[in-house]
Amino acid sequence: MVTIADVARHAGVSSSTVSYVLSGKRAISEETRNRVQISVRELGYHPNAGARALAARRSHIVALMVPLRTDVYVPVMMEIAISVTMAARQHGYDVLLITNDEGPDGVKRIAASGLADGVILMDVEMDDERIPVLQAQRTEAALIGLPQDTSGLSCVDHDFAAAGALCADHLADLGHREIAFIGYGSGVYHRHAGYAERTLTGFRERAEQRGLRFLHRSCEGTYESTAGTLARILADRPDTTGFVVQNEGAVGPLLTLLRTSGRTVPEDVSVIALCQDQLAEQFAPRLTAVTGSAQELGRVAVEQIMRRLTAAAAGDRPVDDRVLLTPVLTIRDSTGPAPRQQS
Amino acid sequence: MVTIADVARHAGVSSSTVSYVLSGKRAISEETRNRVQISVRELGYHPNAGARALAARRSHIVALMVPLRTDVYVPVMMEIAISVTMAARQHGYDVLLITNDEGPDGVKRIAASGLADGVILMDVEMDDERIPVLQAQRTEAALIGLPQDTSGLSCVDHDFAAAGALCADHLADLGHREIAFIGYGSGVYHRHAGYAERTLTGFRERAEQRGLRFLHRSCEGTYESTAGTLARILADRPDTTGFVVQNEGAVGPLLTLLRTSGRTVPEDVSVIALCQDQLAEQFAPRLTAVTGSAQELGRVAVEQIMRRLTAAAAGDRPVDDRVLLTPVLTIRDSTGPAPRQQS
DNA sequence: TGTCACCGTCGAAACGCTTCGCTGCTAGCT
DNA sequence: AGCTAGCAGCGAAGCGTTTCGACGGTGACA
Repeated sequence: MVTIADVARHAGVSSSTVSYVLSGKRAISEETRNRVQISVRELGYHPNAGARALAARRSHIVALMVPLRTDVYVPVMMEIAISVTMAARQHGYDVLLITNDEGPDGVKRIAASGLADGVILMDVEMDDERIPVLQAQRTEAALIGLPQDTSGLSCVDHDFAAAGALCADHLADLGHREIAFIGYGSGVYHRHAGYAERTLTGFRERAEQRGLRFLHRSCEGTYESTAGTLARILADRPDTTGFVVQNEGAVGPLLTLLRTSGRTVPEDVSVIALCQDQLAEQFAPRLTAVTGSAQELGRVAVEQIMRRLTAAAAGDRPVDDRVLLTPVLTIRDSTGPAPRQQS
Repeated sequence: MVTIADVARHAGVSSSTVSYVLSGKRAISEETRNRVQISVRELGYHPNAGARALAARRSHIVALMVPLRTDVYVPVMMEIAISVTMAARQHGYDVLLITNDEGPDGVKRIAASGLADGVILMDVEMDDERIPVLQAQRTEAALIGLPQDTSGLSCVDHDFAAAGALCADHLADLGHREIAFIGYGSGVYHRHAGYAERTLTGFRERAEQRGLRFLHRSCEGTYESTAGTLARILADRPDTTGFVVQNEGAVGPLLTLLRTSGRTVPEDVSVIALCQDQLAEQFAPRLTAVTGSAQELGRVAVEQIMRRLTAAAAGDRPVDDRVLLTPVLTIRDSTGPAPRQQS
């Protein structure tokens, strides 16, 4: 193993000088700096992470706590995890993966042991029990998702309300008047998952403004469940011509079922999805969809936590920071003008 | 911050005693041990990770290198990442997430800095350039996937050849004679991804033994691509009655296309998928599928690396270890007896 | 020409933990 | 009785960094 002392000897300087070259925290002459950098490269020196963390009281690690629940579309989680990792690397940080089943104790463990300098929490609930622990430990954190009370916290999320509104607007613009909103399984609403509620609220408010009649139905995302949901919708509101779908699993079945029931998309009914573009592209017809970038979510969370970390180092009080990412509507082949009224 | 010295003072012992209580590496009297444990709990002591790593030359971290490529079904990657994390925790280890874009240098960095005690590599290629780096750094590793040369390495993977064979057997048992194998996009075969080739080989050999005629076609997994692939298959071999699908994205489109073309599953044609059970359950009809447990993959990889770590600590030479997980066939509603010959 | 400030470098003191070797004990043998 | 062995606990020496204070040297300024 090659240590800083080896580099120092090789370059003919003291080890503190090597350290200063590497950190840039003191002025070092051009010449010395070059000599040191060459030695570093030649010896293949990488500072020992443990020693560094101990001396600097900084581990250069952020923890990312991922949910085990799978009602959130899994590829999105992965995309966030990866974008967090890559963004963190850009700041010289690594990412520690921890699972939600460790709960608040996990946060405590990581923070108290100094394993990570900060924590990014995914799938934050309205009243998340990990937040008080975080604050008690004086650990920097960034939340992906919005809790009830965001004071003193950094949060980032999609603007689900805007996404819901966008759906309502698009369908209203096309002349649809009778809309069905196919949402997540009822469990998601029962635990008051913020994203589900905010989407629905955003949709509802805009729908009312635009004079749409609408129906919200939860759906587990399996074929059978979708079939049942669709049947009920068509029984209650046979004139429905627009569908908004927020459950990734229900999209495929819905399209199949509509076709089987003799309805053509988009001539007879329009379907707009709240899902990733990649998924929307996979169906036939390609789906009009409202999306937000999962990558961006991860990147912003990392920026937030880095800002808090540097603020904390400077002794500043970090300000609240609440970012909502604007969703984008991409019009594809699954939405079209409402058919002429026949009833 | 509470240190080991605080605990020692609180319990009225020396800090080395506290350390021995915690590590169990020396005998400590029942009474002292209790006193120390109580102090630990009361003070909420968590050993400082950096100091521990420095002194013990063990970080208690394993790195997990995930691929950025998304031609592998993403939820499976996530499932592996999570099972690795949970299994590692059971051994007192945490997991550091690193992305494949760091490449061999990333492995070098992690190993040389002592950030992680071992590395788990996902999506290992036949001739992976990270492997020599690993060996040069004398870092313990476990591979998920099989490289060309496995000597001196620990690897685990699904037995894709057996999975392919299982598909051939099942269809042969049902009396099908003309089979089409719909695989991954051509890029996957061009880079000689082990899993794709092994599945195909396993399928081919068994198919030949059982006297099946078959066709292999690659497919990108989009709707259009699947449509094109299916059209070509039916043009070349109109009597095809069995489909094996290894591309998650192609499953939905295939079912839709078969229906549109007037073929009923499973009366007219049988479809067997190589995909997760969860996915297989989502379609109508529910798919007969051959699966391996992604969770198990992660768990085994962690066991392997832990074994290597303890062996290395004891100064033993770790033996090669090559585990192939047996796939399971679950018969559902998409396969049935071959229709009577009509031609 | 003396004083001051700054620059570039060095030495040494932490940082919090593990672990080796030592010291009194008590107990079990010869 | 004398010796060894093992138990329980302590003290101190690292582990490899970072960072603070100090120290010559140099140039600017009075």
